[in-house]
Amino acid sequence: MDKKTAEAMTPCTGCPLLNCSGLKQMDVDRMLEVEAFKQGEIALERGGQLLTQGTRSNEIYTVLSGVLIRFRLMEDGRRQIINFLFPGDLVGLQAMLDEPMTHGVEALTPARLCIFPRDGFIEFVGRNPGMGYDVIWLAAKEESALEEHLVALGQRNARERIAYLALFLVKRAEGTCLASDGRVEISVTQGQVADMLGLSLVHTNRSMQSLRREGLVRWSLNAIEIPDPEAVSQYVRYDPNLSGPRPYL
Amino acid sequence: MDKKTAEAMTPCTGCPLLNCSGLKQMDVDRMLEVEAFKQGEIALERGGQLLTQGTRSNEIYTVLSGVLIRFRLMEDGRRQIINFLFPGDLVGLQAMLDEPMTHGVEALTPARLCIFPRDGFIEFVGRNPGMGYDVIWLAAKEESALEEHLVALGQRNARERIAYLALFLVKRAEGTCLASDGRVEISVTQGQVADMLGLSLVHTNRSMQSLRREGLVRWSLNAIEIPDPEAVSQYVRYDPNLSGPRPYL
DNA sequence: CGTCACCTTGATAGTTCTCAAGGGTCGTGG
DNA sequence: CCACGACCCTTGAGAACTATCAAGGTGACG
Repeated sequence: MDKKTAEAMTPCTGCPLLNCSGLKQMDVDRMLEVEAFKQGEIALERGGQLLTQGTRSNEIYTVLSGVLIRFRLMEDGRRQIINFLFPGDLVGLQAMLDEPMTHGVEALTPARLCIFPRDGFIEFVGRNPGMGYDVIWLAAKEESALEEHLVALGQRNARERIAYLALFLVKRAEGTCLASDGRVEISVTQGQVADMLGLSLVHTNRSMQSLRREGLVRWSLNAIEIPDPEAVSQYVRYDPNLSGPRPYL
Repeated sequence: MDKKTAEAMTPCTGCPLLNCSGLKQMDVDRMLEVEAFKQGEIALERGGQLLTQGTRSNEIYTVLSGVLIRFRLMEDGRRQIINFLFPGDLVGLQAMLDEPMTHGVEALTPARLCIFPRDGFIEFVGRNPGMGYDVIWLAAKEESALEEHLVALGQRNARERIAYLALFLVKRAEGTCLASDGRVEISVTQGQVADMLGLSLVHTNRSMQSLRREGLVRWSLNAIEIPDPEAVSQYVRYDPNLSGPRPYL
């Protein structure tokens, strides 16, 4: 079964991201510039692989819809999920380096991405100072997210990590119009949570139950629900700073 | 006592980084361009703070000499060290965002940095396509390093984390001509190691002793020594991929 | 000599992992 | 329609790892 299909291109002027209030407004000039550089689109279904660790890629992507994960595998099979990718996110700055990718990318939900060629990307970005700023913005924010995750793994216990991740995902989803009222509908497996937070599956399960009993976080296979985000924010001592609207290419 | 002093500027043509084989060669044109944009220099002594979490910064830096750490504090005093900064590293891409810094930066050894103004930085980089590539290179590599750290915190036990960190630091130092023969002379406190690896001080101490007894890693207050890097690399299942020479600004 | 910053050790408690087993749902093929 | 496999969640119990508390020990330095 094919989990990765090339698709017809939708014009940037009809970009689904335009309607999301969490994303930065884009003027028409820039849309045309982006559209001219855009190479195509790709559609993935749940579980489909976009990038494979260890291979090179000649493409850079922007997420049009769906949620994906970026992860790293170790030889012995363990895996560490590095981060989640939401609509508007830039995938594969790594690819610019022309070295084997140090991580893989896989779709968590059906997803659709916009393809840019690696060659000429720098010049493309350089043509427009706003775009250079946006790329740096995205890179800096990505780094900042990894910092948060590092703090979570380094300083928090199991329950706090899970609550942190739930809050992170819900807020991130709200910022990209995938969530409202503290609820996102994505199916994240307990195994995936464990792989992200450095916990065993069993312990993840028990900690989640405990959070559920207390009504802090309700995490099912279909959705994540946080009745009182403020309470969770205090509990994990994490302020999901959404800052301004996110730019995208 | 002042731990942060402005200093006279050394010309880029006499840049100490030019002599290090681990760093990319730079042509004179570009050196002149950089020198024209450079705003000054700053010298820090051990323990000096370059950036303070929660404040804004109008400057971006390149490390000329010394080693620094980037860390994040929590309200309750815990801290997570995010990464180490070596000569040639770019500090403060975050600062481009004009938001409060999410981390602080502190010198681990006496250090010297080159100052660039935030305003006009994008245009400065855009003037030269090679420079745009280099900034992306550095950002991508920084991200890649954080990924490695995440893997360490998420998937490895105490001994492995410490061995990993030692190897990471030695290789990184070798790449910037601060180390040779698997030995770097930097003083990293056991408390700092604990803060980086998410371990308690006591457990860090015991694990280090265990590694020392087995001759894998000898980590004292003055230096880190790895008699057989290959063995450690296998032990922690981490390949310190130095890739090509690092660019810098 | 006293202080400070760092490393070391012992004992105990708490967290998290591993192993082992069972149960639920869903789609597929006989 | 039912059996089966695939995938996911759940529970119990013991072992392993790591944190915490409490005390000492060392060397540098004023």
